[in-house]
Amino acid sequence: MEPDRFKTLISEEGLKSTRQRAEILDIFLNSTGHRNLAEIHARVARMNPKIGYTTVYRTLKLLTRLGLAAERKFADGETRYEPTHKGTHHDHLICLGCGKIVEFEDDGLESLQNRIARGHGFRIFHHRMELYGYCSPCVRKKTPLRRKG
Amino acid sequence: MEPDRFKTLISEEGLKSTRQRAEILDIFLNSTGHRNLAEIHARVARMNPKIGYTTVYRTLKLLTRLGLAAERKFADGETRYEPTHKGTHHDHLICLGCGKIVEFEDDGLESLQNRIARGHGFRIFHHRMELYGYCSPCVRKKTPLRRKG
DNA sequence: CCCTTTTTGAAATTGAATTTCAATTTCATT
DNA sequence: AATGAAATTGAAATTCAATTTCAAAAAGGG
Ligand SMILES: [Mn+2]
Ligand SMILES: [Mn+2]
Ligand SMILES: [Zn+2]
Ligand SMILES: [Zn+2]
Repeated sequence: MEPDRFKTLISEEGLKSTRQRAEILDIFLNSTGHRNLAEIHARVARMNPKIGYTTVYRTLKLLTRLGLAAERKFADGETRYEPTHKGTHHDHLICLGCGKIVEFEDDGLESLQNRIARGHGFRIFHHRMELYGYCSPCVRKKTPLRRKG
Repeated sequence: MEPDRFKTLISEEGLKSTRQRAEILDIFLNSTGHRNLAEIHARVARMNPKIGYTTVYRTLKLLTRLGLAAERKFADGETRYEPTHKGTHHDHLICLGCGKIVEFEDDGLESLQNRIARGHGFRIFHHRMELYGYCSPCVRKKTPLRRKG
C-alpha cells in the first residue's frame, strides 16, 4: 500500500497520520503473515527502537479495523496477525512438527459449511477452520516407514 | 460413568482416587457442556465449598488426559470443557446473538477436510471448525423483515 | 504559530492459566 | 489398625499476554 493511500484512509477515519503508524504498516505489510505481537514489535524495533510495544499493539488493532490486517488465534492461543493484501478468505493447514502454515481455499468447503449451517437454521457470518497434522517432510522425518535391506 | 469404573481408570494411571476427583467428575458429567473453569468450579463449590479452584483446574486437565473431557477454545479465547460421553467427534455452530452452541457432525465435511489436507501433502490428526452466525430466533429478532400492513 | 485533539510509550493493571509448597490424604505394606 | 512414602490438595504466588492509564509529545486545522 502506498503511503498516501494510507494517509487518506487514516484521515477518513478522523485519525491522525503518524510516522509510527506508517512505519508499522510498512514493516507489517512487507513481512510474512501469522506473526504475534512480540515478533512484529521486534521487527519494528529493529528499524526504529523508539516505537513502543503499545503502539504496535494499538496499530495492529487499528489495521484490523481498517481491514488491512486479520487477527488469528490458532491452537496455541496466541493472537497473530496477517496482512490481508492477498485479499481473499482462506483457511489454514498447520504442521504440528515444524509449525509451517499452509493456506488454502476451497469453494466446496465453503458451500458445504453454508449448507450445514442452513440445515440448522443458522445464518453464518464467519467461520474458523484449521487442520492440524504433519506436513510431508515432517511425516518422512517421523516415520522411517521401511528401509531398504 | 460409575464411580467404580472411574476408580479403576484412575488407579490404572498410577493415580489416587480422591473424594474431590469423584465429586468433580460427577458434577462435570451431569452438566451441560462448553463450560469454563469458573463455571465448573462454581457448580462444584455449591456442592462442596471446600474444593478449591486449583483442584478443579487440575482435575479437568486430568479428565482431558483420560479422554473423559474435551478442551475447547472458541473465539472468545476462554478455555471450555465438555464431557465426551456423547463419544463421537463433532463441530460447532455458535450463535453470535444468544451464545447458543449447536453441535453437528458431517461425514462429508470430514472427508473433504482429509481430501484437502492430502492434496497439500499433510497427514491430519485433528481439526478445529466453528461456524459463527445467528440462530433463527436471533435472525428473526434482528431483522423484522417486513411487517404486515 | 496556536490551540485542541489525538497519539505515544512507559508503567501499571487485569485476568486466566499455571506453579509453588506446606499440610493433608491415599494406599500399599506391615 | 498403624506406618510411611508418594500423591494430592488448596491458598497463595507467579506468569504472561492483553489491555488500560496518564503525562508528555506530536498532528494538523485555523
Ligand atoms: Mn493466513
Ligand atoms: Mn461440543
Ligand atoms: Zn512440518
Ligand atoms: Zn441465537
